[in-house]
Amino acid sequence: MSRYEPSQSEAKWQAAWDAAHIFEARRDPAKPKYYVLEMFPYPSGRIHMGHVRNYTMGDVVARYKMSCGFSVLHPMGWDAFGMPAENAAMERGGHPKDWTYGNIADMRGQMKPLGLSIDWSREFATCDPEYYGQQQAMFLDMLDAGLVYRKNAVVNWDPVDMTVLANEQVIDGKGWRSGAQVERKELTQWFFRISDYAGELLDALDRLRDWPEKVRLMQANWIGKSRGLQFAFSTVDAPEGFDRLEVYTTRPDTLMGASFAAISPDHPLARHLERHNPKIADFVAECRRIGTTEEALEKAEKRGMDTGIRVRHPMDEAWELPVYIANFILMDYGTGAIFGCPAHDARDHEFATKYGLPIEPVFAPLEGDYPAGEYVPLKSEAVRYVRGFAGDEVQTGEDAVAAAIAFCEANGIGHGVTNYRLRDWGLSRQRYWGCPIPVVHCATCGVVPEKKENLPVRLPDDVTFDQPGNPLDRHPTWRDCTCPKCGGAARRETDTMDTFVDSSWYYARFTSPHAATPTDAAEADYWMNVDQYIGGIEHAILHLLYSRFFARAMHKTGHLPAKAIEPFDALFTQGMVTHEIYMTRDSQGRPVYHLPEDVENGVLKATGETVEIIPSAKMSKSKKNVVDPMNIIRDFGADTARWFVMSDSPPERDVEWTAAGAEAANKFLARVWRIANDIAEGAGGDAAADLALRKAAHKAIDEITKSIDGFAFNKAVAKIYELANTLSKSAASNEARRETMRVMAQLMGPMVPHLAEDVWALMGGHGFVVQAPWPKADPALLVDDTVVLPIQINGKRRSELTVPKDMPATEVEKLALADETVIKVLAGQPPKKLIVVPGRIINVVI
RNA sequence: GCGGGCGUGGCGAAAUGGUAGACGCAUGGGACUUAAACUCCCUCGGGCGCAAGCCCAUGCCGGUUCGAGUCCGGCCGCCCGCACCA
Repeated sequence: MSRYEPSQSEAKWQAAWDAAHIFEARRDPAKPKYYVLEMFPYPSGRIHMGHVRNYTMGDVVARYKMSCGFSVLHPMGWDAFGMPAENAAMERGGHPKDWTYGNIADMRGQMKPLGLSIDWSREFATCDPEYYGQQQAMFLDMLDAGLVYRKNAVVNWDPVDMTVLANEQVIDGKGWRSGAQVERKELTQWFFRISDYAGELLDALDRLRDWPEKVRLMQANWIGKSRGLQFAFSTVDAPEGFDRLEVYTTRPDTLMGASFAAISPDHPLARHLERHNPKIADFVAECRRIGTTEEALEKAEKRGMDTGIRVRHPMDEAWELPVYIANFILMDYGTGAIFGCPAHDARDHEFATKYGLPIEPVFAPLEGDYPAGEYVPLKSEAVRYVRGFAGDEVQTGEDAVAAAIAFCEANGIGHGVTNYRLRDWGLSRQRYWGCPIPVVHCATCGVVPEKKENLPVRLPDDVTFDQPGNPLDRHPTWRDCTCPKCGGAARRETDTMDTFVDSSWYYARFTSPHAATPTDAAEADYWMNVDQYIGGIEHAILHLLYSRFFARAMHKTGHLPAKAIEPFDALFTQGMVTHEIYMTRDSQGRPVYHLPEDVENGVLKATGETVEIIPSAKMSKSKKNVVDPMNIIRDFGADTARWFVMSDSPPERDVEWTAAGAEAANKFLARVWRIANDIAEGAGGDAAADLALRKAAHKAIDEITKSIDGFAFNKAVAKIYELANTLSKSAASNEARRETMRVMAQLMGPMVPHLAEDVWALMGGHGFVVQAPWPKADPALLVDDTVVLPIQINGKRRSELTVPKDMPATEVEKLALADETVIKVLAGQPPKKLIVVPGRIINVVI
């Protein structure tokens, strides 16, 4: 008998699949289509276990659907623009392009041995001019359609990377990649009008039924819809042109509790005042140093400065409120100005306490005492209004807000406004390694779009990274060009696009990766939408929200059909691959981390020193708790790696990689191999055991099919173990065992495709197992003639009864009452109640 | 603070309201072997008992139900997301 040698057979099958072109997606009108997509990787140069898990999940789905008769599209590409390439060029020299394409070649070389059913003929990288040129064409169409515009904006400036960051890319006041403290800077930036779609992007979430509830909720919170009142205070002693101050509030019902007004340091009034008042200028400058992020503002102490200006309360001309500049007011939200009601808002309370401002309650709890500090009940909670002006005395906050808006509108005090937290998407980046924004700046014509026939605007190759900032900006010739409109001398836009733009439409490009237009209508119409999208939860907000917007923008500009405005029908977010961390300490007590391969039985292989074991965490290079998939493939084969990441943990949960688990996975595959060889050698057989084995096989078909359909791959794996155990113990005829083994090869095929092909061929299967029709469970074999019914007494299992499966309940009752244990317990008394759930259980109540 | 999720053996985990712990790992025992590796078989939540069996057990407390890991209410703990959004 030959040994299980994955290194040889895996390469052999991969070559055979390639030669037969079976994974090349074809538009086939005779078949239903299925588009399965995993979030494409950034080409860092090495694949990691997270990739293996992600792509194996997609591969399981793709191969399963292929067997089920679908025409499957399962593509792969590279999210190839971005700063790491420039950082590498800065640190090590060389060119981002060489670095990136080198990494892509390396990673492709590591992915191919996994045996994924990918249509590699569709592969592209977002840094290919053929791709980003089409992206530029769409940018021009979107510019034309009014979906892109330029404005001056206060932006997050990363002083290390010398680039602008989106608010979403600022974490803890620091750049998400560089970690540098973010500063405020004003620049002219390009923006997508995603906020125009805020309402629609929010409403459409309800229709994404096959998305995780969690992701939809996160997006809804991010979009942040609120209903409130916008109105104007008239001002007293304000500079010319500022006789009104527009404010927005979500709690107009607390208007009678107002004790001050406050404006953002970026509010036009604050900007005016800082020019004339050095103290205000100092204060505003200090506020700006905090940064633009909400989180930074949150963490800062509430501070303000009285401007000396006052506003008149809209309900009472004589009632005047002071106007402060306050560091916690965001210019981007509402009007950048508020009124403060310290009795019912924690921030306002802190502020009022600090500056000695009045705190007047507007409402009180229905029961109990008025709490110390601010009183902020849920809006859905009913309270008693003591200083209300609209609606009932006792009402919920929600009702009070609605009544207050209606009252104010009727009395000419402002109007109801729906606001969103979502802001427009700033896409300009002052970087080299990105898609150039295809416009030129002409002294006479202003901003002029490049002509489409001049696309792509290619990145120049002759650049250096010996100084920070954008090499395009200091390029001697690239930025000089002629104006497409007047033909005069002009300058190219040197900003490039946020890499989230690249990943916002790659799924659409995969439907026609070589087309001369961004998409091909017939192809997009056939393949869209993505039936199953798989990726990490870390993209729950940005990437997915941007993609949803972009699909709408592509539809508006004629690049996607209407049905594709929600591009991902189903979304699955997989968990991480984790590993224990092994640590020792150096002579100064500083932690030293060790790779799992250097540790055995809790000690360092090299020195015998005992390591401290820190519970599992996401694999990360800094903690050295990483396992290189290439080593696993070398030692055990790709099927073992694939089998391991599919077993044990539910796919949405984290899975812990253990060496023991990997070995166990490998042992099992070798065992399947042995069982198959055993059968091939003609061993065994008594036909009397055939039916039992066939029943087990068909139950497995039924359960595994359901498990794969429901993304419960760990359960499918468990069922395969069960079937293997049954098969290896079965005394059935060789023919029946051969048939069962063929079924098992098919059921295992999505997870361990190479072994499955080997077994399939060995068992006399025709063609590739991946192309064989998925087995169908015979309903007749799923039911047993007899069932074992547990007998409970008062809900506790005490005995059991074996009866024909369709025995009437009355018969079962008789048998139950004749049961020895039941007779003993009843001791001659009749039961209080006898419950028979046919085919399930019997419960005797005494 | 708000929103969401999750708490089951030594571990990863199963369980349409119906026999809690499938399946795997680890553990212990055995077979094979000169010995080991490989492989195969058995054991494997806790307690009492010679045994048949009984009791306890799904974070804690209550409730609904013939029957609750599952449903409801209240706690405790952990994880994730959002976070002065006016």
